[in-house]
Amino acid sequence: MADRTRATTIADVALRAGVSQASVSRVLNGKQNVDPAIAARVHDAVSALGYTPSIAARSLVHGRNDTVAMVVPDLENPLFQGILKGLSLAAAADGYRVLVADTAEQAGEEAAIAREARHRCDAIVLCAPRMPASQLRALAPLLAPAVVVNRSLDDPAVPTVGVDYARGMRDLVEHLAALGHRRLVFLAGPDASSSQAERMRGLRDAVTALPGVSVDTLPCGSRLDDGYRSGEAVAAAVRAGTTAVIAFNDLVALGLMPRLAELGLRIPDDVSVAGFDDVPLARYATPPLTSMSVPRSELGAQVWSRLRALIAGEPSEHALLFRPRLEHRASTAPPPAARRLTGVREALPAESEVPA
Amino acid sequence: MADRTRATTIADVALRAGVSQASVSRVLNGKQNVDPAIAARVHDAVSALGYTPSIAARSLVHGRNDTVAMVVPDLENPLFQGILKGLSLAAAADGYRVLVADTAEQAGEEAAIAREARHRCDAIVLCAPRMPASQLRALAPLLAPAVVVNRSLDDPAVPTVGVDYARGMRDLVEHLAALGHRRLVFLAGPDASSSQAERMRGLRDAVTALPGVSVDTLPCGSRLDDGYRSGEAVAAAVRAGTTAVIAFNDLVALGLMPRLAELGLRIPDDVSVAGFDDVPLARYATPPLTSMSVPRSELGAQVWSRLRALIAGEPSEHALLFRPRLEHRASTAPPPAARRLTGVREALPAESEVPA
DNA sequence: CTGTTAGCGCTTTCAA
DNA sequence: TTGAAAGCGCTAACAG
Repeated sequence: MADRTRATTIADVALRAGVSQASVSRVLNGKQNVDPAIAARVHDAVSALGYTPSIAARSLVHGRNDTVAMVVPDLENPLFQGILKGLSLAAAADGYRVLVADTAEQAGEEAAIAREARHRCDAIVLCAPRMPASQLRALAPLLAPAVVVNRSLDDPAVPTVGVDYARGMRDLVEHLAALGHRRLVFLAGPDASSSQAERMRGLRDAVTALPGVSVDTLPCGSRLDDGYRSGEAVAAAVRAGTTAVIAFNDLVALGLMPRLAELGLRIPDDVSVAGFDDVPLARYATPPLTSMSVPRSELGAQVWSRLRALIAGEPSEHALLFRPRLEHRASTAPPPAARRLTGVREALPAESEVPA
Repeated sequence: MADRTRATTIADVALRAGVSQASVSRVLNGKQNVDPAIAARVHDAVSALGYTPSIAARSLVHGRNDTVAMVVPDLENPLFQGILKGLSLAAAADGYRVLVADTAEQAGEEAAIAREARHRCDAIVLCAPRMPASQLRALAPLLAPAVVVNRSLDDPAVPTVGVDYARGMRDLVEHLAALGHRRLVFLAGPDASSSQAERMRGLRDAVTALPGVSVDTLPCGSRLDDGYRSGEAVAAAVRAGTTAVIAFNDLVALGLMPRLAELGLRIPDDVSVAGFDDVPLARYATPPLTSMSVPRSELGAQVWSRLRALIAGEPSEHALLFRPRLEHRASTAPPPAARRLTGVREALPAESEVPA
């Protein structure tokens, strides 16, 4: 039975060790020079009483609680999961903990949740891809120290860490164009998402830079079933001459592929499919999915690096943008027409044979 | 520029409103009968100053901070992600936040991390599948209020919420046996994992109850690449007469399937494959993966329900065990021999045609 | 090197 | 109904 009495406090330790509370505090915090004899008695008392300092009291005195919050729109998104993982590991190494706040896609609550979370913690990581830019701009300064993920922001106090979706998209289109594709389809993500806008920008850049290449956009979404449900629309596009499809992200691509198979389309023989994010499962898909790799854990680690600096009072660093890296796998290959001319073999990446 | 001065305190509000701190506190907490006029002035002052109460100070007084911790061995595991999601949403609805502590598989640190996390929070959720039972038994009482996930424990103060892996395994074997399979292979998870032990128990139960059915165990692991790497061993087993393989979990199965395909084995024509957990991707695999469904978010919600009761001082409830539900998809079908006799069609589930 | 003494910001008796 | 005052448990000046 755990007794319901008050937990032991520093006073109990001081009493038992026959010293002042200040000395106990010093010993426990390794401050100044403390007489070894006293230190020993304190340590004895501490272990005898099983004492542990109150985090709350310490927080009150220090004005910080060694905890940072991460606000995400959806914990089920592999990207945020990866960032959370990287962040929590990096932060833990510095003695910090991470509080998660899933806003459950309630865009309206986001700002309030973020402020509340920030208020409980020393700093905050904000992932709010759908928050209107104006609202974000107003909110950001209230959140500092803070790091914003996957969005650009010109607040000098709030650095951003993110993925260069535009560049990644452009690289991806170039990859497909190099394979010989000319008519592409893009399965768009949520309209309000900032990374969706970035992707579109990359798409436009690519089309501009690549005469003869066109990209049609089909509204879709960001999840497995969104991809699955887009199967028919994609099939129709393929019948109309499209030879490759770029999914908003890997989840969409992974949902789409089996549907295309059901509809009798072979990948990549009839149509190439590419994703974005390079989730772990991408290389184990059938066929292995070509994707743009995003360093999820590394993103989290960098977020922590920025955050730690801000907490320490250092000035905000420059925005950090990771350029996605193409992971060419078997789901993208030359289009049917080109294949008849050049043959498949040279276009298939060697590693598509051995995903591990 | 945010000024570096102290944040506004209740004293500032009291001063500005021309009342005592006690009154401000009362108004803000809706205590007792407060003169409407005073309340109004307080509210004015609060909004004028943009005051928000200090969480730390409040925590010190109340002895709680409305936060619970969740300790997990690996945040990348879909099961824990799902539980975290369900927990954080349910807890948030009651005004609680969730702190995550990823022990990064460092079994040695687990207990220390858990105690530290508990110390920062009002309660804790412990996911420690590999912690030795003796250690867990010793640790659990020190963590209360706490809920242990996916492990049995006879501590009357620490309830458990989990999955009946033994039963699920047995149901899965029965499913395969009913399809006509007699020689099965099980790709085992981490030896020290408690759920692995439970699965083995279910396997033994099934074999005992089903004369003529045998299950060979192959060491494997719990992740995608573990499954992938088991491909050759599985192929060898198939050549030796095995007709179905049960993976430790879906990740293993999803890693295994493409490897089997590479090795020239067709699923389910040459060998049936089943997973466990029913991750979202299972139904979008090629072929759709038969799996035992585990209510991940519901688990999280139930964990919160238990935890909330404990925090409120209510006695610990009985252990809660969810029975996994079979999701029969196209990856499992009658074995080659049986198929020749009975034909494929009747054995294929209708829903395998339309995953969504 | 050690003890005394103020607080950190808030809640809560206890009087008035 | 309201205010004064005493802590919650700890740290940090400041003396000694």
